[in-house]
Amino acid sequence: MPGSPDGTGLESLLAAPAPEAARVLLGCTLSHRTPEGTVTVRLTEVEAYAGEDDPASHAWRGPTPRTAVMFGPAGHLYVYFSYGMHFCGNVVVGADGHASAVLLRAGEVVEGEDLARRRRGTSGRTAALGRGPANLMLALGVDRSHDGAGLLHDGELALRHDAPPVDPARVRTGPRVGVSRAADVAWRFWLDGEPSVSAYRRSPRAPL
DNA sequence: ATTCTGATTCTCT
DNA sequence: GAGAATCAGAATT
Repeated sequence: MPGSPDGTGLESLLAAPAPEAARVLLGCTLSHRTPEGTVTVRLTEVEAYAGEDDPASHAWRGPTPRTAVMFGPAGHLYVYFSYGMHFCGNVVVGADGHASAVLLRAGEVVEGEDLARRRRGTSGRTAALGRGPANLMLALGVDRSHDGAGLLHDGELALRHDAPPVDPARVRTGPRVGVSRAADVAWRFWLDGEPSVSAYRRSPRAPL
């Protein structure tokens, strides 16, 4: 079935190294179905983290209870709790055992705007509903309980590769936001001109 | 417009 | 105990 979660097309694309998988994810949609309704976002901004080889990755020092799902197979969600109050979500990518992941930094809400707006508690611009990793997960209704959830088999959460194809010429790259180590590795990817893309902020702790 | 700060708690050293 | 893949609102760098 074209366009539905499957175990062949998207799964094999996500098994690539993190920077390649990140490009695959741009333009994909992520849906969260709940009794309250369904919110779907089209991903417009992501960041690659390359596990044990990447000083900026949570998995850099090896596996811990928090990062366990990153060491598993691609296509699952890694959720972490940030700054004492936010949840951020990553798609686990790469080979099983290699702890790579792609942080979902921003997306355009394409379904369930009313529900997303209620969760965010804002009457601001639609484009801002999914701007920033914590805002994006809040709009989707994703939290700690979704850590490890599968994304490829049409469950409560479903990642799809069926949006209109992304023109590779629209993809921009730059340093990752807010990281203090490997601050100049250009593994943030976004779609040029998308109003939902977040503003770049260098970590105040990053070396000059 | 840009820069800084407070909120809040989990994780690992 | 320190630091953290953030965000909104306040201060003015």
